[in-house]
Amino acid sequence: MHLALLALDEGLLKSLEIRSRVFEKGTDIYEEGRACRKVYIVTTGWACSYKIMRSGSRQVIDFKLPGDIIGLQALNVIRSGHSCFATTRVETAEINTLDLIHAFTANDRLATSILGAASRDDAMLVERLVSVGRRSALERTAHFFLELAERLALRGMGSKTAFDCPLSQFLIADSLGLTAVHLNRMLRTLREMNLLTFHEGHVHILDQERLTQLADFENSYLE
Amino acid sequence: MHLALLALDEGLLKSLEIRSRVFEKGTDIYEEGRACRKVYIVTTGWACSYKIMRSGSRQVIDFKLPGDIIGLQALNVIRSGHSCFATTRVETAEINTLDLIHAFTANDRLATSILGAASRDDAMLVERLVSVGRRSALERTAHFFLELAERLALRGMGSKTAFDCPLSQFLIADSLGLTAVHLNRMLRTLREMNLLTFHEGHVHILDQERLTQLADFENSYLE
DNA sequence: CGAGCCCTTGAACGCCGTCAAACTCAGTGG
DNA sequence: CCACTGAGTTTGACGGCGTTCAAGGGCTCG
Repeated sequence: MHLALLALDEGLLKSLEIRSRVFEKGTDIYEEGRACRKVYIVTTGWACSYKIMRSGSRQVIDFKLPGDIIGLQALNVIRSGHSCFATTRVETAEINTLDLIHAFTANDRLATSILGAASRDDAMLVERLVSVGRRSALERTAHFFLELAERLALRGMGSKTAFDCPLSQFLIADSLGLTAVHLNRMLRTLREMNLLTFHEGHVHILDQERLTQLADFENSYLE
Repeated sequence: MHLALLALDEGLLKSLEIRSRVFEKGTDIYEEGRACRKVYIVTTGWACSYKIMRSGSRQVIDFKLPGDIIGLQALNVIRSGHSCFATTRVETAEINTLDLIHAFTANDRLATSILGAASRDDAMLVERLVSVGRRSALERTAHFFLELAERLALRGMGSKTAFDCPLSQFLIADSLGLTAVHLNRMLRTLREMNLLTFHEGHVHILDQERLTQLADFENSYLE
């Protein structure tokens, strides 16, 4: 379990210059094209990395939960290729990217831990690509909530069958390559199939087995 | 330009145990679920990492060209989440993953180089997700060939307006989240618009400017 | 010369997007 | 206390983009 990064390498990370930093709901954490010299470890709240196209449409890349690291892709890219904003109020621990890279090459456990986080980010990205490329809207929706349930359960933020999700349907739709209107229909269908409900920020998974089968979900990539 | 990894850190890499290894066309380089203790640097040929779903449909994650590293995502995942096969005959330099990680923490330049490669892989994956999630089939197709042109030009394997591409339309379609039938229609449309031709493994970009505009292509993520 | 793979094209279907309207609810200010 | 606003949700009607199914083409290879 690599999530408790702060605990895992507490002694080490203390040697880095860390300061806590809060982002209010709706504010940017970093923007596309800007230099990014900081990395943020989320302690509370949800954030969201995304990309906006010339046409104005948005693709959400990833949702960042407590324990996740924001800006890992910046370890070696001076300019970020996408943006990130605070979906809720977000509290973070801010670390200087250069400091981190430095500590990185000096310490095996830290390097392993960071590489592990990057590796899981990558696996989730691949899974999202598979979803958007080859799953139907209904399957995608099911898969999304199963993945979320798993990630939250690993953090002790709810069980695998009930958890809070402070995301608008617009945001989720932009993550799944759907329109909000169609996502709403898929949510209704899942509810009518007695598989899952999502109401007022609260998710209930009613039949995990059938849902897992529908989504072709396989959880090993999350740990 | 980080592509010439072998040249860049030649002295260093020589200290690793490297042996050349060839994969014939159509053979697997690694398979989903198998332990992967090796990393391969492509020297000639094209490979393709992909994932197969229970339903049998396939999503291509990435095409690997000469200079690319296969198995980077395995740096910290014991079991691979997807598979990779040789699209053409592929010659590689094989490196022990553990050796690489070891050298990694001991040497800044190597670490920077590898992180850079991983970072570019990640940026391409994001761009593919944006394509599949938010671009029309025609835009996706245009974007795919522009990205390929850029990558190949960086390697000196053709100009930005003409290059070889030994991929079947099935393979490309599986990379773009389309059917081969529809990709074929999009190719026809691009040809009829005098933007691009793809015939017998050879690509001609006829109007780079209009194609770039159509695809909303922006090349900085490739370096 | 047949088998297999890939490319090409047509016809019809259906999933999902677009457009539009109504509803809830929190916040704001009169 | 209530009108007003704006963001988010829900639902219906309709159209189109992309899939599915089907057939025929060229090519290489045995």
